[in-house]
Amino acid sequence: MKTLLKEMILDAASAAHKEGILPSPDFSEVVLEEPKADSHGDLSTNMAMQMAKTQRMAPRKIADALIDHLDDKKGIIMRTEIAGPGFINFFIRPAAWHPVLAVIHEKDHQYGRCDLGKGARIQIEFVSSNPTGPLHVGHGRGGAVGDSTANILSFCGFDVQKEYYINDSGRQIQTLGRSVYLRGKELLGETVDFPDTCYQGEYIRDLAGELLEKDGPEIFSEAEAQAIMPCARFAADKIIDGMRADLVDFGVTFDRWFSEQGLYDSGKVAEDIRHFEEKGLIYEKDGALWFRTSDYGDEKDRVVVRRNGQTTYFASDITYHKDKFERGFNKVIDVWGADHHGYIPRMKAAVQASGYDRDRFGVLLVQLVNLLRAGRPVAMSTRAGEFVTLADVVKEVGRDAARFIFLTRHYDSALDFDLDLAKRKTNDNPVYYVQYVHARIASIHRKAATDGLDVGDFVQSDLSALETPEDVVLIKALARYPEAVKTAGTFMEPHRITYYLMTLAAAFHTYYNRHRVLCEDNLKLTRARLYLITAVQTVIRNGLALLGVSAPDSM
RNA sequence: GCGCCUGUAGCUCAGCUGGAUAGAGCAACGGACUUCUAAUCCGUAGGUCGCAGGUUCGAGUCCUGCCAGGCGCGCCA
Repeated sequence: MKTLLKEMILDAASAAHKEGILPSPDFSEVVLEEPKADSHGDLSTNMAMQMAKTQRMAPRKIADALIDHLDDKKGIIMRTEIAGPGFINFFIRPAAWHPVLAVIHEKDHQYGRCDLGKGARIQIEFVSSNPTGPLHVGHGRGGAVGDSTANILSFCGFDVQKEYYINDSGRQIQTLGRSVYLRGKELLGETVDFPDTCYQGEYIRDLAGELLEKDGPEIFSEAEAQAIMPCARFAADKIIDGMRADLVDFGVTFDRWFSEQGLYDSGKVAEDIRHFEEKGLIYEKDGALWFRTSDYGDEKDRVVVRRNGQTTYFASDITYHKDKFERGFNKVIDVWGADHHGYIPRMKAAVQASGYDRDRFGVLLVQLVNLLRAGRPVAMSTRAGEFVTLADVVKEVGRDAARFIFLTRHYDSALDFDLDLAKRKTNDNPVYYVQYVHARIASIHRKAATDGLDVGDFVQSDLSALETPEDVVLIKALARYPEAVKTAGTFMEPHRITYYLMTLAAAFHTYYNRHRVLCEDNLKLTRARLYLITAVQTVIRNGLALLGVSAPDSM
C-alpha cells in the first residue's frame, strides 16, 4: 500500500513538473507514515513541506498541485485533505487493504521477508562465555538477542553465520584447572587452602568428582604445575558441553564454535604479532609489546604481550577478528555485555589496523539483567559462585517466556526479569498474550471443522464483508509487518518485532471480542473472516519464529 | 577527572532516525463470560518527555551546558 501510494505521489510530482506547476524536478524522497490520530487519515506525507525550499513555493500550494495530479488508477483513495502546515492526508477505501491478505496467504512463511542484505555475508558472534562456569541470566539475554538478530538478518536477505568464541586459553582457564585440582585433593581427604581467587562454585567440586571417577586419583597427587592443564581441559570440555546443552534447551544453536586456543596452536597469534611488528604497529616499551591503537582513535596504546612474555586477551582478539574478515564476511557483529564497552575503541582500531574498514565491525552492547522474584532482587554473587543459571531460569519459566522477556526491551537498556511474573499466566505476561492469539485462531479452525462449516477455498472468498473499522485496523496491522522486520534488521533491534507482535495481538483480541468469526447463517462472512484471521495467525507465527518462540495451537 | 549508556504517566517501558493533540502494559477505579479459550475485551483517570539554552515552519527525537543513575577507564577477561 505504501509503495503503491509513494509511486502515485512521485508520478503526480513529475506530472505537475511537466506542466510547469512545480519548477524543480528535484523531488525529496516521499515519506509516508501512519498518523497517530485517525482523523488524519490512514496515511500521510509531509512531502509538500519538505519540498517547500527546493520548489520555493508555499507547502500548501505544492500539496494542491500534487493532489490535482494524482492518478488513482486502482481507486484506492477515498479522499484526500491538506492539513496543518502542509500535510497531505490520504483516506484509503477499506476494500483497498484487502489485497494484503492475499499476499500473506500466498507468501505464507515467507511473508515479511526482504532483500535488505542482498546476500551479504554477515557473522554474528554472541554469548562467548568463558568456559569456567555455567551460563547465567546475562548470557541468556545475549543469547536471545544474538540468535533473534541472526534470524531477523537472515530473513532480511543476509547470509548469516552464528559463532561462539571459546576463551579456552589464558589465565582464567588455568585458574579453572587449579580450582578443580584443589577440590580433587579435598575429595581425597587432603586439607587444602582454597584461595579466594579460585572459583568457589559447587560445580567445581562436581567436576573434580567426575574427573576422579573417570581417571582415578593419580592426577590429584601429581605436582600442581603438572596437573593443572589436564584438569583444566577436562573441566572446560565438560563445561562447554553443559553450555551447549543449556543453549539447545534455550533454543540457541551455533554454526561454529571457535577455539581461542586454536589460534595459538596454529601459530596465528604469533604470526600476526610478527606481522604487525614489521609494519611498525607493534613496538616494545617497558619490556612489553604495545599495539598502536591510539593511531586509530583509541585513547592510548594497548599491551599485547606482557613483560612476563604472556600474551593478553587483546592479542588473540586481534587475530580472531582479522581471521573473521579473512573468512570473507562483509560484516562482523559481536554481542557483548555492556561492561565491555570500553573495549570497543581498541577493537575497532585493531580491525582498521588490520586493513579493514572499521565500520564493517559492529558491537551490540547488551545491558545487564536484574533478576527479580516477586519484585525483589535475587541475590547473586559470581565470586561466591552463587547465582541463578540460565538453565535454572529456562527450567523454571520455560523457554518461550524466557526468550520473549529478554526481547521485550531494547538491548541497550537494563532489563528487569521477574521470575514470578514470567511464570504468571495472566495479562501482565506478554508472552502468553501473543501466543494466545495463535492458539485462539487454531481453536476457531478446530471449531469450524467440528461444526462442518465449509470453509471452502480461501482465495476465492469474497472479502467485501471485511469493512468494519476493526477489520481495517487488523489488516493495516498485518500490512505493517514487512516494515517492522526491515526496521528490526536495519538497526539490529529484535525488540521491534516483540512490540509489533504485541500490537498485532491487541488488535486481534479486540477483533475477537467484537466480531464472531463463525457465523452459521452467513457463510460468506465466515469465509472472509476465516481468511482474515488465518493471515493473522501466519504473521504471529512468523514473528514469533524470528524471536525463537513457539506458536502453540492450544494453551 | 575522562569516556559510553540511560533519564518519557505512580511502576516497567515504546516512540517508526525531525512531524500534527506524546503512546502501551502493570497498578487504581467501573463494566463485559448460556458464545469460536475471560491467559481476553470495553471504559475512566493519570504528563513541565531530568533542567536550561540553541538549531527551524516544527524538537521526546538534533547541538551545547548542567543535574541524577548505571557501567567502564589493568601488562584481567
